[in-house]
Amino acid sequence: VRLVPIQAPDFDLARTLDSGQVFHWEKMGEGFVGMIGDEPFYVEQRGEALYVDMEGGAPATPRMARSGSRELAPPFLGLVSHYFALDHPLPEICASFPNDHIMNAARDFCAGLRIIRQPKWECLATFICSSMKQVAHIRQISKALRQRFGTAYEIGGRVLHSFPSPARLAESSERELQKCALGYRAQNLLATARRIASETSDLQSWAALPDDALREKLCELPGVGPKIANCVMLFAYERLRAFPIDVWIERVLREKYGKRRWSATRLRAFSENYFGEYGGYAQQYLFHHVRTTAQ
DNA sequence: CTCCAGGGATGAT
DNA sequence: ATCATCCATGGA
Repeated sequence: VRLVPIQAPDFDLARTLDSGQVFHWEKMGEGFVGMIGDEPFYVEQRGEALYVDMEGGAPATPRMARSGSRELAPPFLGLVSHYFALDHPLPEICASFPNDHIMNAARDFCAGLRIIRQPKWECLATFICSSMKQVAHIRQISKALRQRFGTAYEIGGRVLHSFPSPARLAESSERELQKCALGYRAQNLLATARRIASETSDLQSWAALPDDALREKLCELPGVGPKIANCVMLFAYERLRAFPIDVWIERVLREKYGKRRWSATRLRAFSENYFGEYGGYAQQYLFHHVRTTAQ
């Protein structure tokens, strides 16, 4: 095993992976193993540095063919720092938050938490499965989908699976998807996978759309409403202003920000303005804070 | 606007 | 072992 270091100031790996934005990373030894797209990685944090193992990974042949040599593989280090968004200006982002005692407490509690850049389809599909589920259960569904339909890779003696492509899920059936404990979400996931696979909808091209148009496009997909659309915008399209409102955040807005009797529409309007250009970060910090301190 | 189905894990009894 | 609780979307 050869660990390669990357500088990672203002970053907390464990906190980031446990903040309810991504669901497939698993603890291993001092670090974590997980897939970044179609590459398996081991990542470990020591102080201000990340140590990355990129030696694993069967099938090894295509990777060796691409990178040519084992000496230095900067594309893979670049992939890791891009995935973990180590280039986001975290001090500037935190300084942009509104200056109230609720936000300040969340900001202090969540030091080093970053919004990472997830692959679009993987993020969309996972959040379709997240509806009406808690984090622990979403992790299980994500793992079941990967194990049943994804491609196996090995790293550090552990077997990981890539997230199945839209085409792979599209050729599956509702009955088969049900085996991953998706319940009524199987229908939605299958229908959406088929739209993406048949290129009726093109996730990549939507990256050029402004926020409102992108949200509309996402909401046309089966199983995607405003909350899930905002999650996908935030976690896969880098729309750092997108502010997903789930039950936890709604409680924060109603109980801590005093918006007790506000309609959902008014809550949305308030949070989009009040939390500013990095509202998505503010939301993630409020969410992680309330979720891990609420008994 | 309100009401409600939906399903499996998780925590309480 | 049972029971209540958690939850986003979409349709009535």
